[in-house]
Amino acid sequence: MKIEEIAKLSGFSKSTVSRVISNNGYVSKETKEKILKIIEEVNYIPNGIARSLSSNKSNTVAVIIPDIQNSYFGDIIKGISNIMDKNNLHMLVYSTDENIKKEKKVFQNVIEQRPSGIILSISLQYHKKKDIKVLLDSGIPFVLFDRQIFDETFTGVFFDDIKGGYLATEALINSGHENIAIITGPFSTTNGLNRLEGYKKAMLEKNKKISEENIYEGNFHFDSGYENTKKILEKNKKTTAIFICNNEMTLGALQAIREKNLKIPDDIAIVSYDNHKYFEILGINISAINRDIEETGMEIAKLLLEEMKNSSRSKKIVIVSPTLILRNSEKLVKIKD
Amino acid sequence: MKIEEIAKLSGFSKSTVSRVISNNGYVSKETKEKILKIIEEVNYIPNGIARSLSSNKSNTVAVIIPDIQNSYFGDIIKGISNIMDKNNLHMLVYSTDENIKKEKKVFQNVIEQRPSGIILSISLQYHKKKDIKVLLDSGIPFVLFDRQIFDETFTGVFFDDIKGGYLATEALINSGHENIAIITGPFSTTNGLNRLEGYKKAMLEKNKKISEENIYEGNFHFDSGYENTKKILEKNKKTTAIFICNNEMTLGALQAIREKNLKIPDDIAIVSYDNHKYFEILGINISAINRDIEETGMEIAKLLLEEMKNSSRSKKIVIVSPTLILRNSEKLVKIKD
DNA sequence: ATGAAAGCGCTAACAC
DNA sequence: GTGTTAGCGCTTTCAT
Repeated sequence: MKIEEIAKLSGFSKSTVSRVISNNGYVSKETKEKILKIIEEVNYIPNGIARSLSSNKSNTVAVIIPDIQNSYFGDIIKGISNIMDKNNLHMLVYSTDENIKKEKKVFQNVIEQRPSGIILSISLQYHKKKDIKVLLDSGIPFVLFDRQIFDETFTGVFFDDIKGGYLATEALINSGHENIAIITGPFSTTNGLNRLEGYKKAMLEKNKKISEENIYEGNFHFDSGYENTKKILEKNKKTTAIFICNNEMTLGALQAIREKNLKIPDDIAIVSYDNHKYFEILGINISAINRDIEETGMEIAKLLLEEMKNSSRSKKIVIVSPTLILRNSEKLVKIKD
Repeated sequence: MKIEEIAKLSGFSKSTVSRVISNNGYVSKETKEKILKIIEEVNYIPNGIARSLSSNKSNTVAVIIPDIQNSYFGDIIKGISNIMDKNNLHMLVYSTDENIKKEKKVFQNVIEQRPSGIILSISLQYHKKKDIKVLLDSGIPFVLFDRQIFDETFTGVFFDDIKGGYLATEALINSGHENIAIITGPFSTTNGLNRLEGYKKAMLEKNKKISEENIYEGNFHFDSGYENTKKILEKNKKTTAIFICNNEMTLGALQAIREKNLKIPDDIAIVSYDNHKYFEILGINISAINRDIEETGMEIAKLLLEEMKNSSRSKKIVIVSPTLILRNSEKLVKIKD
């Protein structure tokens, strides 16, 4: 079934039918109704591919994320999807699996589809401008989120990770901790570095000693939270608190702590970056830096829509400020000697 | 940049360049290399939309799910994405938000995009064949998953929910429980009905009395697990165990149980449908019916690829058998009088 | 092994 | 208001 048949059936030309379908251009009310009725009757559904090619608008948005399975990105996608739906945009989803090589191939695939816009959260490896050259060259509007590129600033939505790191550390300091360990994110990411910077800033401001051996570089994955926490608990006897820089690693830390039969905060205090809805539901009291993720997804989508409207690369940055939720896991209960 | 420019630069015709890009048809080795080199040099990326229109193959697969945010569907998508990647297929993702009205609109949008295949998990409302008529009429190969249509069988991957319901109930009976409540899924779904059927089957076989007041119709959402559990704990004093028919409702149940300061299994035994990775990690011991979800996602994708290859509607059904993981939450500790 | 030409299903000037 | 016509950027016969 194509537009030509509708034209024949209705007695009008292809263009008139096209105008009805696209709902633009001059068509008399009666004509419109007549054509609409026929479309309804024969269950005609226009070919979006042909429309895209002809109009040079794909009405499609590509979302590129590092890991579909991660509930954080699930929530982001939910927010994006919500806005895209309302704007009749289709959503292509790609996962790079935190792999910069796969990411490169994904970029190529994405451009082939000629989406009207691109949303991208880069993989955890160190990224410079040249790593997204294909996207830049394509001229397609895009917005970054969460993770930043080192040598240039692009339109995007990011979190104030320095503030988050600061708040978490400050909470521990205010509870009386002196010897605070941190399990960071990878130093190849702005997020990893900024949260650490927040930690250092808080320690300095409050006149606490920053000791290199209290800094453990993690990689944002479960195992790294588990292993580093074990190390801390075994080697660093004076440590009374740990600031863990994301939720996956916190889950790993919880496992390590449980295996050692330690209690939070009695034996070890912690603050986590990123709240997890299950913490609350399951009655696990972990103080955490909190971000409204679905809402952020909506922000990201809106920013992209703006870029698409102006077909620009505005380099506009939206910074989302995290907050701290206290649930007593940060308390200092006994001082180790 | 289009194919014509590559043709000019290389001195060959559009057709030859096209053959190189599609890697099909006769092209001499030297010609191919020459053209490939030029494509590389000028960073030419073919227009997938034009290719789709011309070749009548979109290389795109649409995945329609009820709720993107639900980690169950996140895991499924991960599995699907894995297989689609390997087959160079793009993935369009649509969420119907468990809303049959939105679902209808989504179907329309999906067909417009002329995907090469469709993967669909219907929303929780009662579905008959007519509700997916648009898809059927389109002629596009599709596979259903998890949730079935009442009046006809279509190609798909489903779980043996009767067996799952049976295993869960049997575990409780074997632990010595007599008075077992069940919080079911909605009766508008095969899943809800089948899990209940499994429950009844186990009760009958083991000569336990099935009492209507032990059957609570839930809706698979958190609140319904919470509310129904509260009801059970308050009204049904003789109940020593609850079989909760999905993981979201189990989270709700856990909250209700915690609010009443009851212990599992000391005060109330439970078995949950669907394991949750966080149960284990967070040290929450809940016996549960387990399914390998990401693996299932891969099965689904493979089944669709088969359908696409044969461009058929085979009505082939794959049934995935769930298993039971026991973690002591099913134990009978004290008998109520 | 390569090229010429028609056409995929639609949109968008432009003409009337 | 409506129709005519020329593409959109490719693929795919059919020649040669």
